[in-house]
Amino acid sequence: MELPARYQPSQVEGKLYRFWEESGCFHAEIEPGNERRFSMVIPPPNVTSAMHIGNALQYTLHDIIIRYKRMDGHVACWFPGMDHAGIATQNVVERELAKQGLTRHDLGRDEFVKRVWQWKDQYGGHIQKQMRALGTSPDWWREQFTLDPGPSRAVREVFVRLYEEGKIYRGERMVNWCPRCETALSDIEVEHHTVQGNLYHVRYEVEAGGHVVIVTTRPETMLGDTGVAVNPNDERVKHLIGKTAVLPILGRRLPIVGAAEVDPEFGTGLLKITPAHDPVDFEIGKRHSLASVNILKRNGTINENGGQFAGVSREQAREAIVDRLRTSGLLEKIEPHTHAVGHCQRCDTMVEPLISQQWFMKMDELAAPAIEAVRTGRVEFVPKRWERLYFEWMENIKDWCISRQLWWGHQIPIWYCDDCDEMIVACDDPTRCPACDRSNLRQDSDVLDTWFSSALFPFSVMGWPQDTPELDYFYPTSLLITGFDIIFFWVARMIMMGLHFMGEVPFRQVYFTPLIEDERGVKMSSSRGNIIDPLAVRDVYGMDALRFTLAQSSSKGRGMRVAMRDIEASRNFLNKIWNMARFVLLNLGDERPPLPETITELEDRYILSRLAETVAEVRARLDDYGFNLASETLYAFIWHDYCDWYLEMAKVRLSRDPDDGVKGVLYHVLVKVIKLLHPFVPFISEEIWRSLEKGSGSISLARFPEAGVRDHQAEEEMSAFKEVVGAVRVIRADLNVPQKTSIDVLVRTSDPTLTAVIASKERALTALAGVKEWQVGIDLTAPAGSARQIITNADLFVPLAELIDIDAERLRLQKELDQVSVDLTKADKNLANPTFLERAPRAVVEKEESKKQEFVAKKERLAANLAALGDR
RNA sequence: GGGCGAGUAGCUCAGUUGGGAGAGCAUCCGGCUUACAUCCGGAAGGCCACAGGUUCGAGUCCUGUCUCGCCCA
Repeated sequence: MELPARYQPSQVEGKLYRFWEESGCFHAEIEPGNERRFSMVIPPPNVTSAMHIGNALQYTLHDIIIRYKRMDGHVACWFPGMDHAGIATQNVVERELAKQGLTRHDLGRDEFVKRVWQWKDQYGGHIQKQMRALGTSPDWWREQFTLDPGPSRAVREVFVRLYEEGKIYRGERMVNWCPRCETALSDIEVEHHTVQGNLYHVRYEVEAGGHVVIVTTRPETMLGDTGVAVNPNDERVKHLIGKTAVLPILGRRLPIVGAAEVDPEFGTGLLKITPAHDPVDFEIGKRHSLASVNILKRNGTINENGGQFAGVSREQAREAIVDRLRTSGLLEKIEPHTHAVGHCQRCDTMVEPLISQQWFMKMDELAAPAIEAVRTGRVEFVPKRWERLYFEWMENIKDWCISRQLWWGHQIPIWYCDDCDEMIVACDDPTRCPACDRSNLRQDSDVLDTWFSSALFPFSVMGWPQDTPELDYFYPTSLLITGFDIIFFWVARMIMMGLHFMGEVPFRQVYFTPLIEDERGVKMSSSRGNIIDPLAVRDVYGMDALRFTLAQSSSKGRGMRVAMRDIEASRNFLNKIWNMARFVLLNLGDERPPLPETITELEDRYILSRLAETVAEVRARLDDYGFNLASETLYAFIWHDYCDWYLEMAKVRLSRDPDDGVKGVLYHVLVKVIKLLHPFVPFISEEIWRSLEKGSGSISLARFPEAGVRDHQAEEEMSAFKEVVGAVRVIRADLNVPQKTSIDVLVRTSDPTLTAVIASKERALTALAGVKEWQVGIDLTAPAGSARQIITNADLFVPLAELIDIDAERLRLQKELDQVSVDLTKADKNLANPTFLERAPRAVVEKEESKKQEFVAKKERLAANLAALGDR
């Protein structure tokens, strides 16, 4: 077997994924009676979406967890799926049609929906290919699309039941209207951006004589004005109440009423009332029986109520009206004004408040048990602080506008009889009217909000409303992973629906990932042009590099920054892993030696102890979703323990024949490490596994390592060893002694442990530090012209008279002396403090005392060596 | 205006019940020591935002201030 010197992800990723899928290792077979089960449902991505780095993060974290659980012996199932994205998908297909000069109305509903399905089959679900590219391991066999028959059935069932319970109703309300998508939106589908606008000061005549000035940001809504309001406590204007103003241009008579909502501080203290186009005005209008005049068509153009302005867009209407006011001398002034304006989440068009007939879901009764579930910990949020946001929203929840004026989606299961006006709600399409027995039935033309079906996904994906083994075994799921920005869309609604229909929460835990920002801390978005495209990254660095970077950068804060150079660093790490495996494989050949029964060599004991700690740490960090800490633990162990020290020390022994057991340890540790790595970097670990464990199947089904026992003594001895090597290296670097030039080293120490370590590891020391000869003893004196290093419990001398820069040496020692003096002073101060001795725990006092001993000794030795230099 | 989060090395961030300031990247010096130059060895770099307080002891807890980011109105 020949492994290339560099890891080449493009050569292995596709091949390995096919192998995984064909061997079915992501499929979770239900094992009745096996209680070790772990399940997750993907927050279904949008059928139109392409993977951006935020998805990549979430799916990477999903995959790390599911692979870990799978390897750890759970029946682990990750349910994948997609939602049909009503607005987004319809938009895409409408844009396609527009290129041919067609609208959906030209095709008619049935034909249009057929076209959308065609689009979906051909281009939709791109993200699933990308999930495969990312190496994720959902149980594809259980995949569901929200418009598939199963989930669609669930939608109808839920609608009908909620309707029958009186929780779904139809009503004429003020809703958010997107004039571009021509549909209603729920409150949370509206995003508020700060916009630079104007305050228009407009003069309205008063019938009784004189005039008032009214300030507005939306002059075009004048066309729908039916009143004027003032705050009844506003001394300046309250006398106007009961009078009548005259609407400029249209001449409509506007009663002036009192309303507490009016902010006397804003503008002139007068508010024009447009009940059909503002939620506050709507309330005031209702209270004072003002007329409601709708001036907008569904596409945002002015309707016939706008008189001469009918037919123009709302933007044009604003301009034209402002012009007219100006020429009539009714426009007093225009001043710049910034304010927050609602925009459609999907298309970024400014939304209009509009009165229309819509379907709503009554939320408060559904919310109450969902609040309780989180409060009592039946659903646990990680990090916990997100509970606050959840409670805040849930406790002030408003009814949910669930109808959309779209054609793509779950059409509302309501039918109207054209003969007798009967309204029928049913799970199955009715053919006859139950009231008049005729068959002139017309289904409600609206569809349901896509999030309606997403909310059911945790159980609809498992076959609900049928009673399935999946529901029985995997519900409630163990964990949901998602972004906190989606807490209302998914998390809250899933909990409400799960509790209501399943009688049980949909997941035990929710882990909220951070949001990804670029290196400057700005949220990544395609409109800002600061995105990192996961697939472009793959081509350059490989998907494992991206995955590792994402895991490593994922803090428990709300944002995480990702830059290309981080991914490059991960790529380098993967190459390091590749080469460490290559090194071991090269030395093992065809041997796969067992771990020796007795481990005696220091580095063997050390690396096994560090491995034990690493396994324990990685497990603990995966268990509490500390992905960054888990990654860093692996990074440090692999690079700095295994490669930097263990492999280097092993080299000395590998040439020995017969093998003294080092190969067994090398192999043992490598296998464990590769397994630990697998959830994070599945491709490279599988590829190495194939060379390491030929014919043993996928690593994804291998057992995750169990923590072993630590050997603290080995770790201490090893740290002494490292100190000695480090000290020699410092001298070497300071004096510019080339690697090839061997040097002699004298170690003056009375520490028996250190003496023993040096004696037993002399060959390794020699190799790592480039030493010719060691002298170790209590009574050694530094030869004239020695470089000196003071380490814990020892002085090192390297006789290199001709190379020594005495002044530099003195400076270095002096600096160390200064540092240790500071440390000593601190320790002394503590120990001289009676309250410290009295109140600090015993262990801390003892530690302080031993620190003091150490500092005193070190200080003495530094001073002595400094003096020795001065003698010369 | 309300809420949340963050301010630690040039940059990105760790720092787990308060007890000797850490890592990666970048920088500088020296090395192609055959697993890896996507590498190896070494070095330098910090009033832990600021001001108070609690404590024997504060990067860590409390209060206030400032700056930045996000969400809601």
